[in-house]
Amino acid sequence: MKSPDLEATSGLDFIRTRIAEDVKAGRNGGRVHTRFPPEPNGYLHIGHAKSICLNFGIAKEFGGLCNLRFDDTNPSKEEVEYEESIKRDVKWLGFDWDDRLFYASDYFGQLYQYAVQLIQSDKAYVDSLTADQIREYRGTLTEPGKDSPYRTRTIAENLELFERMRAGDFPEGAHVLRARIDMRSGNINLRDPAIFRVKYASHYRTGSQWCLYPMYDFAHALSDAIEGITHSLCTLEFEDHRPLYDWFLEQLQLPHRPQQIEFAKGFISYTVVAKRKLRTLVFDKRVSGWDDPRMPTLSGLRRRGFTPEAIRAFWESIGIAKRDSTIDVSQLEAAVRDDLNKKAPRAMAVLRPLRVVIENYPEDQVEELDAVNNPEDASMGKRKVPFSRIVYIERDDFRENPPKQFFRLSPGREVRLRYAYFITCTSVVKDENGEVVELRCSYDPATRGGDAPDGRSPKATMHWVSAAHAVRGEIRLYDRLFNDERPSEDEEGDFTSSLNPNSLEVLADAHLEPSLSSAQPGDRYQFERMGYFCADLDSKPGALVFNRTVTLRDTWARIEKGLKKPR
RNA sequence: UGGGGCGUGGCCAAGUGGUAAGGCACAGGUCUUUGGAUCCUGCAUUCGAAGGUUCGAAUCCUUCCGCCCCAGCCA
Repeated sequence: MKSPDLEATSGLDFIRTRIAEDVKAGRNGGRVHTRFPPEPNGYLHIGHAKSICLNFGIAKEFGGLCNLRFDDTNPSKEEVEYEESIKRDVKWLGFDWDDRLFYASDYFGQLYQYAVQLIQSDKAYVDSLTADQIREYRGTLTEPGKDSPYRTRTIAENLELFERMRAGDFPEGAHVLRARIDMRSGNINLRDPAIFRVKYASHYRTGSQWCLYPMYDFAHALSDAIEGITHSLCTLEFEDHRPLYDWFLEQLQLPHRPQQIEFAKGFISYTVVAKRKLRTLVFDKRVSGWDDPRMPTLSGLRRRGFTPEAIRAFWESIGIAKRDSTIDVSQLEAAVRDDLNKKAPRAMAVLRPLRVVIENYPEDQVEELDAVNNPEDASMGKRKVPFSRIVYIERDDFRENPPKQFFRLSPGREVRLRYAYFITCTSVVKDENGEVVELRCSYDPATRGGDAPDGRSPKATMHWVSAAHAVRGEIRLYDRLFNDERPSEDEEGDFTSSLNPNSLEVLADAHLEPSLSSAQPGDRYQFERMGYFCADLDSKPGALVFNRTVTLRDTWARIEKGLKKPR
């Protein structure tokens, strides 16, 4: 845990700098109290992780607290399923709200009373214009609005109507409670914003107890005040709501004054994160669900094999600022690789098998060879890998007519099978279509373990798996969900046109080293030379399924695609 | 044509009057039983543009240009 030097604020982002200054000045009694306030109407995604890391991270760094508060003020959109997924994801990310789990709906009674106070001080009124009329009266971006004819109702009249709104005397839309601020304000949020509306939808927590629900601006500012929040961090689009946030706190003369500070969201290239778009992908079955490993949701990333540490490190490397940004996915990928390189045990898995018969290797012999579990971490130990006369290698590791820069196996060439022997390809077996179906090779018994007594060293070292010992498994290869760096919408508002049709490739018959047979869902490995993989939720003993989290950096692939010039 | 923000290398991002941190990406090299990892080196004479102030400006002033957000009884 970092503990920012409260004297020197240089190097801190602008929010931490301000908080450090507040602490130093003794504001809020030196307390730091933040909150993460999701609406339970969808799954958390990588962008939410930024806010979670910020809010919980700051609390931790400053010795403060961070609440988890559900902003459940719109019963028609919210569900328990979402609440549960959100709690699961926040915990998985590594944060804890202890006993500070709150709901805006817990405050409905208080919020109602605060609204009554506003009416009593003549700062709010019941409007009986229709929604359409209210929109007309609001004016436009460049033209001021005009006062509603109901704006001058008496306090007594407003009090009575508001009470009846709560009692269920009116249908939805008949009346709405509005703050009396300024219909001519340049800031549209200040043109008498609605603060309570009638809704007969059943709320997932309060049921039919209420038919009156507070609007976000009112509920949020007051919830912050009620909970003693000191710094209310939110994204840039709420910047011009801040005067309203402050207005509510000012008018109600609350003893505690939280301050709202805004920061920029962080978008990731080649994906979408807008709630509406994520819902479309799920409900239109463009993906298998909220936790489809291609989704940028935290549950998707988790299933894909990302670690919470990697996600936290990612956001930490990005920082906090007020500039709109689209971060290159490669930076997210770099963060997982960096974390998994240190943690993931290595294993050998042949994704696209090509049979190799080692002709001079004794027919019935099996050797148990030593393999290192993680060259980055000797404490992870070693394991035995069986070797025999027939092995499988990766199809891509053989070329009958190798291009100049290809230095893997080809006719007449010697390569090293990792931890095993040097083999040389002596002939190629093809089927009637001329396709290579098998390689015949010879091996050098003196190279057992992978070292030659004469010191020679092949240019390529390849992974392999013994045919007789291999376990079969399904491997799911994922690629970016969209082909566009910033998936855009066409005229019809359809953002799915740039969906990558090849974002999922299933390899049904991968051959895995036997130690993998005990893999449990969630276990992560590096399949040597292929990437990082994670046993899927669907994986079972005897029916293994692995998701590719991310490939390894692959210089050869880049040369082959012409992205990099060969050395 | 209203209000609120933002413009520093391909992508992020420090810097807030003293002569452009860092990460990702990229390039080259080292090392290597993963074409992985590691390690080293390189990568903005310039900070949206133009003027101005100053011994000195990314930082101060002026004007201009560009991008984002706001007209839910959504959050």
